[in-house]
Amino acid sequence: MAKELPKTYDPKQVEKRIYKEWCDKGYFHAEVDETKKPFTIVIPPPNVTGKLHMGHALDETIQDILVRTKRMQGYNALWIPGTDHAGIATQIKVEEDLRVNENLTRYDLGRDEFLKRVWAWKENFGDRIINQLKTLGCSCDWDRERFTMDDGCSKAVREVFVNLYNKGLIYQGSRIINWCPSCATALSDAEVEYAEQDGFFWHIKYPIKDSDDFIEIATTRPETLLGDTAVAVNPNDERYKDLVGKTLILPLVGREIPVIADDYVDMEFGTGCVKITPAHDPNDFEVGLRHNLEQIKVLNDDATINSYGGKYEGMDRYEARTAMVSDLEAEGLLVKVVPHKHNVGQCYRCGTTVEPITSKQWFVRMEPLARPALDAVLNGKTRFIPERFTKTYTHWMENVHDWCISRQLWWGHRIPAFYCQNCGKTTVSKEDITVCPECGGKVVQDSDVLDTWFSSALWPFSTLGWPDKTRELDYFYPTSVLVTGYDIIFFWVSRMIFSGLEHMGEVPFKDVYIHGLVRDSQGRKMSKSLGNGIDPLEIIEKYGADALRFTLATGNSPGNDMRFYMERVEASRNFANKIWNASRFVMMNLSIDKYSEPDLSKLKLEDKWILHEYNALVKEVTDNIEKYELGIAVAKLYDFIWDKFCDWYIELVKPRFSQEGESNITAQKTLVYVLSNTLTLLHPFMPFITEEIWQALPHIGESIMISSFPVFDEKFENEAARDEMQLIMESIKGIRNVRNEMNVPPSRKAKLYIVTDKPEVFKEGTSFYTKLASASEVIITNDKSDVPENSVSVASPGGELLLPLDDLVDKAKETERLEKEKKRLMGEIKRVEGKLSNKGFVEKAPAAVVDEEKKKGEQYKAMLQTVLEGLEKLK
RNA sequence: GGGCGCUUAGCUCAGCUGGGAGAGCAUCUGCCUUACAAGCAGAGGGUCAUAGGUUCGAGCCCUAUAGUGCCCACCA
Repeated sequence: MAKELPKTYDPKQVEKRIYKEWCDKGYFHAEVDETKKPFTIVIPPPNVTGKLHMGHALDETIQDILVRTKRMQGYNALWIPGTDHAGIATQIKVEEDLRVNENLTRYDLGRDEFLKRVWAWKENFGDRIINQLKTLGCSCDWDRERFTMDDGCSKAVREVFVNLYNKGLIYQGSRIINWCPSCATALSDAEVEYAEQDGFFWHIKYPIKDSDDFIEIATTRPETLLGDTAVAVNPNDERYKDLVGKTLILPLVGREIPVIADDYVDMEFGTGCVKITPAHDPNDFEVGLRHNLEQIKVLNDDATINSYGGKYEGMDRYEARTAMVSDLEAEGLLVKVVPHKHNVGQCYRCGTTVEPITSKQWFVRMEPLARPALDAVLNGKTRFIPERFTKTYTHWMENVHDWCISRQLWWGHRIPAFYCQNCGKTTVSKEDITVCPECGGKVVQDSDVLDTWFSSALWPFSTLGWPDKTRELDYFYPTSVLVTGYDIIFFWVSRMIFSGLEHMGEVPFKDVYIHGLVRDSQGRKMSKSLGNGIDPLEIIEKYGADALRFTLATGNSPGNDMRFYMERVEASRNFANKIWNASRFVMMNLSIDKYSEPDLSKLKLEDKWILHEYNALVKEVTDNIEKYELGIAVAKLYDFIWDKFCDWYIELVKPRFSQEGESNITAQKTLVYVLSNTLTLLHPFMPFITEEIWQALPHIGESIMISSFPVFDEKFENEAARDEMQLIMESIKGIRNVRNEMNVPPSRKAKLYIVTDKPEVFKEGTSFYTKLASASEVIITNDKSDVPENSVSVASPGGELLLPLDDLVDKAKETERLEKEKKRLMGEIKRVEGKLSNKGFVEKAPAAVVDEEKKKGEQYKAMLQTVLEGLEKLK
């Protein structure tokens, strides 16, 4: 039955084959099944034209761990995959491609032709990211793969738009929005990132009409001067009290503008006088509304100066700035230029500085939607992990502004609003219409599309068939957990929550697992521009998907960023190899071919011990996964497999394979039992290698991924065996330590005398000493006079271990060693006694803790006695 | 200006509800011990940022301070 297996594990031979097997057998597919409890995750849909990066790899790994665990625990686990059309991002890519390859713009092609190109592009690249997810081992239900612009999702988008419109929660209005001149579209507040930049404060004189006097303002954007319609001061500002109501002459333009008083102005800041440009600043916009000021828009969509700009018309905004500043200077109106750091808003897609511009756009009225979304989290219907992100979320929800949802793009869900050419009526409709329902006139559809996140917000229910009342929706919604990074809480998580509540009447998910960023080894964000990104596919190619997944799961805790190190990947790969070789050993010694639990009555000490430890592991790992402590769970698996199972149990059990019989069989059964169940526990983390080995071992069923997740089994609990084994292991370590310090190679065997008044403890373990402590013979006695003179003594909690190594004993060194040990033990004894003589401790600490201390105290004393005798002998 | 993290061994990080400080890598020593040198057996290395406090007991709880990072915010 012995199998020939290579010495090193080669993931390439395994992963593709196994993944195909899982797919072919349909293990990833879930159907509605009322007899089982559902466990549902919807994937945060990656951009359809994107490429798998480390952030995805982490996100997907966590989800797969959770889904696989739940599936094995008997849940009806569904993981819905899909991709996002990613409006701006995709359109930019295709336009760039068009420019580079054909020297064309989208306008050259026209809307319809351009969209054909984008769809073609989508067809080309849509599979790429999906295949990359498969490489990672994701157990998604590919039969249910969705796309945010497929028919179902598009239907959901329309339904939502019309519903919200009819409820008055979507409206069209002329308001200040963020405009990206490069993308040539409006953006929502969330899509603007602020970066501190070195800029200037230009102090400019605004002459007062019919006077030689002037008012001095300070601005960071002098070019917006062209659109000024007032200068504001604080009503309480004594300096300018008399000026309120006066008229100023706008420099370079000559237009007359009033001086107004408004609380918004901070007297302490700048000169205390603020130029007001209602069309190009959100605050000024508000001021303008309060004072009925005209809005003068001076910028074109590409951020050049428009016809209002007179001689500056056609100049780029920065060009105009330079020109205007120099003109102001020439006219003696520039007072000074002061360096000034300030926050500048940038487009989150292209980095271009955005301009606040008044514009007619569509908005979602947030206030009525935010309240239930806030409550749902505050009363625990949806829970953030880690909990601290609750605050991030609630703060945002409490201060949310209306959401600008229209985009001047072509790629996306077209806004279902139709304008009558005849009567001017706006009709919002789920179905396309060609004539006005009011007057029968011809209608044209709004040319804008919706914010990408508008459709993403519906993802948890649109993917389950909404607005149709499907069985899936009924059964799988709300989903169990959403796994995503903290960077899209505002973009996505919050919007899904209020959308779910509004349209489904229920939160979209119960838990939100928030993870951090994967950074490079220097702690920098991985980015294209830095070129410091590590390609997960290269890692998989070189080390295997299991190693990558293990690396990402290890040492990662919810909400915290992690650094990615190649050394850690290697460590993970080594771990896979360790498992491989341990399994190889098991298989090489296998004569049984059926999987069965070991017979409890036939277990030897080491079997009882490993089963106890394994059992404890099951409980802890299950517990940790339940609490989303994946990093802790995986570390425990690592320690158990490497340290307990490989370094100890396998070594302890080896001698039993040199003889036939019951003991050999029991060892085999225990090895197979513990190994295959531990692999099952590990499977969610390292799905491929665990499957490969599991199938090669005696097993029941056809795949590890659909076998039952191990459960805690009381009958394996055996603290006595654990304590006894621990004692023996301690003593072995003691011997090894001494031999090592004396530079005695393992090949040099020596007799071992164990002086103890508890011979029964050591009796069962004598063979261990032969194998693991280089003992040629083990003599257990309670009479120290049996032991030859000049033996090295090792104090151990269970007794004294003596090695007759007289020819090797360096008396000075040995004395030094024992003195050190004496010092250590005396320190320990002092500490324990101090604790035990502390009344507070004895009275208030739990009894178990006190007993533990007492026990230790006694052990230390006995050990100290041994050490003292040893020192005496050396004299 | 608010909010939230982080500060633990040379490096990177774990440390779950408070009960004698851990891992990986690196360093040093010794091993080709018949699963694994991608390995085995050992060793060294930490006043758990600082100062107070609560407690019989604090890396863990509370308060303050310092350093550092992130997020939010309309100071022109």
